[in-house]
Amino acid sequence: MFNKRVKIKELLNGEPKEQEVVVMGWVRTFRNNQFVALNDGSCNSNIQVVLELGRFEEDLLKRITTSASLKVTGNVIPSLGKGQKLEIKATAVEILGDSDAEKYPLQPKKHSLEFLREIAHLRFRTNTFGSVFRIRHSLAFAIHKFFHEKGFLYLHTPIITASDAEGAGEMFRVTTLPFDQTPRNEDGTVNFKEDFFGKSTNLTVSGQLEGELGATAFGEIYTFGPTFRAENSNTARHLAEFWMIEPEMAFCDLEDNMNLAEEFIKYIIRFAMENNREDLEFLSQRLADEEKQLPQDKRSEMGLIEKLEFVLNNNFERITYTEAIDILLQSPAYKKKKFQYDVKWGIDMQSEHERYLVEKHFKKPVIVTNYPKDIKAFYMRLNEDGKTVAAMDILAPGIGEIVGGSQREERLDRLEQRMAEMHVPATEMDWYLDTRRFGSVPHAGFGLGFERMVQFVTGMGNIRDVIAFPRTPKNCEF
RNA sequence: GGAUGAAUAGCUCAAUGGCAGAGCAGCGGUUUGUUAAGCCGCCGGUUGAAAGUUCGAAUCUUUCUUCAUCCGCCA
Repeated sequence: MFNKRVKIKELLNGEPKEQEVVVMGWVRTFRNNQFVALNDGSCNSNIQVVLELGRFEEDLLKRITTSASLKVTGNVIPSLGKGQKLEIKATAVEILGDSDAEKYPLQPKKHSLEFLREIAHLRFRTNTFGSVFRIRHSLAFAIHKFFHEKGFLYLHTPIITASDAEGAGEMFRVTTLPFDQTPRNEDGTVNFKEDFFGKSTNLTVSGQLEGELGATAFGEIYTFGPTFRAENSNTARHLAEFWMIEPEMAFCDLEDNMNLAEEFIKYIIRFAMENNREDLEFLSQRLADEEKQLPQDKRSEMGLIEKLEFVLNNNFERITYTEAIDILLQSPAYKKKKFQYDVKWGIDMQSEHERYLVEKHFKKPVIVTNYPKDIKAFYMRLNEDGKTVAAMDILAPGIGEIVGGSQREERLDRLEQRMAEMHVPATEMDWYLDTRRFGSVPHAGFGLGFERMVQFVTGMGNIRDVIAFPRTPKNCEF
């Protein structure tokens, strides 16, 4: 059997036993022709492999270069040097794969995140990205664990859809029609009857509508899958391809929805805190070092771990949209005309307004509810006042909107009226309306942008650094 | 889509109209219980692309490309 190796994480968490082990990994650094810092991706730390002078061939030592892969056999002993608890005294070293030092782009020093983005296929081998992606994995696992423990059914909603009614954003077209000599109707429009699906199709922008179909049968479902938006968004928090979690619950109102969202976010953060301590500590230190370069007033008040603990130990602030507008109108920032955009009831709050509420006023996550109906989607439940809908957005410090959700309009007549007002084609949405025709129930749900959550937990400033291969306008490498 | 800024060696940066340079990496040597090892030496450039101004352009002008930050759209 080839793989009898011990993972480095396991070794480092144990005690030196003076017994022979096999480890495999990639060379991070090779010092003094004696000390290999070996990493196998199981944790942020490297294990020190000691090669006794004179014991190994010169030719072999020359091949131990940065990122060469090694199979090392040796004894785990208490480290003779400072800086690590234990080390492996090698008895045999095999080069599994050479790494040409002249061509290998990563050096044992700090690289810019922009440079690493250009070599995204190799950036996993850095400490920072190692930590980010181990945490990303933990969060994904915790999401499934949370919902499974609560009895939610994981529903796989389609990636390719034919509905263009949801209006969550611009869509990527899916087609097999040729670009030249496209089949046309008599009026000159494209004849989609000739297309693969016999109709116009797109990549999904949300699994919510299909999710509602599941919730009105299984009670509680969630989706967790890729989502696509063809928006020309050039920011540090938008991707053209991102992962979204969308729970949908029957027999739930807006308050239940908020409670679930808050419990959910705290649960997955706690899971990462308990299972990725070393990675979080590394990222926390990284962030602190970064911030040392910033002027005093631009630095965060809390360190990364401190921030996460604060979120875990405090309730999210819950305010209505109307209260939020009042706070903004009363704010020193408004009175001193610091806002670029005007504030009045009915506006769609700008980033500067949300940031003020979250980062200056409350200094913690804020749930804003009951938005004016005109700035929200057709499926949100109309409140008794006739002006607002049962929507809720969760705003997180440094990230902005991390969750968008609502209680859904379960009353068929109201829903049809809203669809008509907002020019949503009811004929194409018949399947959706069936949930309201046959045993309609109060229900609610939300969407959480997974990458934004990973950003929040890892403290990474750019969303392109928390997804393996980011897709953004004019960028689709790897 | 809009605004602003940037692009110089593999990486991080310097050179403000007058001979393109440093640190790191790499390579060769040396040292050997190191922690992003030390010491000596060597290698390294179509200054993002194209055009223009000028005796002379990395530097000034124009266009383009890419990247970053902020805004808009949103998760």
